[in-house]
Amino acid sequence: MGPQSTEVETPRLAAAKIGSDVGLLLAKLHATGSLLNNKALADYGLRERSFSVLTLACSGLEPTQRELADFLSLDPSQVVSLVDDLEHRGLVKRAQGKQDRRAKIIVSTAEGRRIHNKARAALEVCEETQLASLTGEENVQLRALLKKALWG
Amino acid sequence: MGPQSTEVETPRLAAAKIGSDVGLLLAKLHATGSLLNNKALADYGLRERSFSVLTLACSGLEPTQRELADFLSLDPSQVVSLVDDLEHRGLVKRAQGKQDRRAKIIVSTAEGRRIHNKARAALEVCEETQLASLTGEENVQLRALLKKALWG
DNA sequence: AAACAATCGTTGACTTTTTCAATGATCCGT
DNA sequence: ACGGATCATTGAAAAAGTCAACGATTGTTT
Repeated sequence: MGPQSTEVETPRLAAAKIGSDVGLLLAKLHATGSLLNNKALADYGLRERSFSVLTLACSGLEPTQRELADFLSLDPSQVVSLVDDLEHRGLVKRAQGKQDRRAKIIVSTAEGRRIHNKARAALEVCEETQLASLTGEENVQLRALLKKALWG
Repeated sequence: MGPQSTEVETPRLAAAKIGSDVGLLLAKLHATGSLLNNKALADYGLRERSFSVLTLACSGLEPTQRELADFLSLDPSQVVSLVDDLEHRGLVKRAQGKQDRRAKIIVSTAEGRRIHNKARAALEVCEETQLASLTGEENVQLRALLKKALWG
């Protein structure tokens, strides 16, 4: 994403019809959000993606790497890198799949859960900041609409 | 983005708490949307970004490249590439800034507006497809919430 | 049961995108 | 007129994404 600061301005160009283009709105909100999130997560040596992987690892769902790739819209090779990093830092470990011995299940370590709790708290503050313009109800609405758009 | 198809599945992992993380929801919807949009725009030799630039160029707002970079969350050097491409294809041209002779104003050509109209129509169909799960009202709501989150 | 095709994680190569510093031209404040 | 800042541009470096191939394992077909 570009080098914009965290300032919130209402640019002249927002007046254009493209200011209602869903694709662009998603891109912009995603861009500014990623910037803030990654900044907040840096304190814990995480980024958005490694945080997502860690979250799923802590979820008790015992995801395989393939599931992580599908769910996070990543190439399997990217998941390898992310898990490698988390594993080297002792936050996560690979376990053998139960029905399928090809698959590797990603589970969190105690240290992983510790870091994850702290990072999650930081991210929540971060999201509140980003969505400060929305009321509590609108915040809930937005989540619901995004989820519905994604999986009906 | 990863190699997911356009199929809409409800993955097992969506049950996790992270399935309500705004950052992830935005990332996913943006990813799948970009895939569809770029596919639709390919018929016109455009991608999401060049389309955005072309749209602003057609808007009558006479944006400078710096404004484009800020608004689209891009590095100024990326805008140079995008404008170069559009200009070489005769869809856009650079004009000298009026108050500021350093700045270059991007304006559309007649051919640019012609292509833009066609591409815009294709994109609208595309967005309807992506947001097919939402009712018309929800669609409007989503746009409003995204805009409000971005610039209050 | 043997052969076959398909899938999982991994590696490595390759391309694209992003990031950043440096530059000439121009603007602004003093 | 001077000095510092901003604009578009270039080019290089870093990061991210894409893709094909591989061994191991699975499920399927014969």
